[in-house]
Amino acid sequence: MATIKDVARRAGVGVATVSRALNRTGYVKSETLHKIEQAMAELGYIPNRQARAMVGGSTMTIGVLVPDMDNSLFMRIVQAINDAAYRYDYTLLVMDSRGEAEREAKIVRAMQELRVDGLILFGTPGTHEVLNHLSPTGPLVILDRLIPSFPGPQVSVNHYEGAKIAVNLLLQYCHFPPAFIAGPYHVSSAQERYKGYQDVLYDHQISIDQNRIEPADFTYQAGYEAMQRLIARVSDLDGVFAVNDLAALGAMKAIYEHGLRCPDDIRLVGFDDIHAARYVTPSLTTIRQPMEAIGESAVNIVLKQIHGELVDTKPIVLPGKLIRRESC
Amino acid sequence: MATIKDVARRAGVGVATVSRALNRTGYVKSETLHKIEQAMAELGYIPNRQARAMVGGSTMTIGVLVPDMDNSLFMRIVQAINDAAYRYDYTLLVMDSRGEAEREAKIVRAMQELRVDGLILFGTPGTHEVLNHLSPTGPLVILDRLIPSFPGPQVSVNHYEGAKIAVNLLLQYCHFPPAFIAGPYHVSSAQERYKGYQDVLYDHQISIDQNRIEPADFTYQAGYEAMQRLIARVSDLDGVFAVNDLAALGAMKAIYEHGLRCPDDIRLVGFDDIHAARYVTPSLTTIRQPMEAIGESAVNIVLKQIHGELVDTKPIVLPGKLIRRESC
DNA sequence: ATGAAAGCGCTAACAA
DNA sequence: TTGTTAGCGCTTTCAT
Repeated sequence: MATIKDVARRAGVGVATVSRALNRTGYVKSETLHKIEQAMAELGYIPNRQARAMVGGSTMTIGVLVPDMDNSLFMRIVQAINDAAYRYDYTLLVMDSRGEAEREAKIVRAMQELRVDGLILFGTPGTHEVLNHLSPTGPLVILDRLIPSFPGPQVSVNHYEGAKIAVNLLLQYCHFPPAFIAGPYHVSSAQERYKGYQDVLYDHQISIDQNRIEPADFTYQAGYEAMQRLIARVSDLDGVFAVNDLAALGAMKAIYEHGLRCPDDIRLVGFDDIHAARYVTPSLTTIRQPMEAIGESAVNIVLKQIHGELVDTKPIVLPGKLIRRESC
Repeated sequence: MATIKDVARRAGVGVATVSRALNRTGYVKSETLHKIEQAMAELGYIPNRQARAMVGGSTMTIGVLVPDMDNSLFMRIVQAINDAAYRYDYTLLVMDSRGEAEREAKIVRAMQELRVDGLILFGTPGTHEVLNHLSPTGPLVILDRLIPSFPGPQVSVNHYEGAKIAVNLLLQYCHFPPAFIAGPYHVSSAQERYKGYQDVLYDHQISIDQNRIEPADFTYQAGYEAMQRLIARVSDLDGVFAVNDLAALGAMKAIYEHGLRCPDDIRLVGFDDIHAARYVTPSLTTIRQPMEAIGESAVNIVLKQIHGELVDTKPIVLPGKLIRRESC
């Protein structure tokens, strides 16, 4: 692989001149520039970003750590991050921890070894631990699921208010108190949505009925099973708020398998607005996360940090938006 | 940020000893080792992978270029790649070209600048161009959509045979010749699936009716619109093979909007087996791509190349598997 | 407008 | 068992 030396020799100039030509810094006679460019082309020269970074420059990379690359919600945010980063000539390095804390730690370490200029992390239950090992808090922002104990910048949708919108909508059409398919209690976003559910009922002077709350996680399968239990247990059920779309889709499946119809028999609202919400029949009413805005802000924040500016450590909480479809 | 020199000074040893301790190469007295480890911990030392790579080592990274990170099929393959790479201590750098040829080129360039040890590319119509600019064919493998002109290793599902399985299944239950919702003609995988469709009809002495072939692309929306046109135009329609699951789901939506039912009125088969295929009602019968196997082989091949072994340049074509669900 | 040389953090001889 | 030193590819003074 050709080096800057090779180019210099071939162009008959010194390495410093090639460097200047490469970075368009300092004076280079246009004739010389031409020779250098030709030499580079002939040699198929590709500068070594690692060597450049070593001299004091940056790597022009931002690392993104996702707990599950096969999650449309996450990846759409990552795409927004990608587009924003691309505009600033940053290269995004995306990695998947598979939700495993150990792997998350390893990846963060790898990112540091690679000397990424900034880091964007999707919060997971294990993230808290990992962050404690991140000695020097370089540019870093946490996304989506907030880590209450983290003192740095964070960005997410307003899970709480979004949930309230969803439950209020159900209340508008249902004759009985809506049920809730809950997420894992230790994940902040699931907690917030649960709190929204509770508070709306409280506002409407409806007492919380534990029978109408069924634990699940963020998966299709769990939503499916939760709904089965709900149907078996609660007779007067005509509205369900699911902690996210995936669980809602599972619930929908269960509803149909029981010979019930949606929204006629049971109204259903999800959260996130993943693509599949639009695909299914009936299409799913849901609270849309502002994925573009989340990604955009994340990049703006890390870039600010990279440039040495101070950033707000108060979490940025963006509003979710009701997407009205057929299921409610 | 602490360097190896800092560690050496703090531990009261030379840099070489620290290096040896770090890489567990050569002898280091366990007492010295201990001092060094302590110094590293105190300093929060993180080795600079770029500097290491410069000396002659590798970066222990593999780049993965995806045309769309919000495509479950791709990302599940990437996860398989990730898991395999992880086992070998390689870090995966995933990037998204958004299907734009220009961006694809830029990303490949960035990967080269970053000196990834190997590159895994999902083929797109523009990939051919990009590959011509890849001067030294370092470790590289093309996935999923084969590029006929590419002389290196490639891995994909057997689009052709998979399509045949799908159409044969339809033929078994339909009274009329099945229709085909086609993909973009310039994408090899779409072509192959089309060929499979044609050949099965040919084998059954059914003449190809252009009215029953409706162009679309790999998207939900296109499948939806194609199905609408099909329903409007073809009266005796009771079976449809869609080029992929997304298009099939769009088609399903159109079927229901026309008051028809699936599979009762129209039987439907897709291709890929994305998650949503299981979520929808009725669930979608489809041909499953062996995503794990594809990812696994891709990694095996680049690793072989990285280790200097010769690899087969004949494309590896893995069989797809019929997943029987409700839609047919 | 250009070249020589120092040095970025690290590894790998080579000595000791 | 350990330290010294020469680079790896590049940018950046400092001369010229």
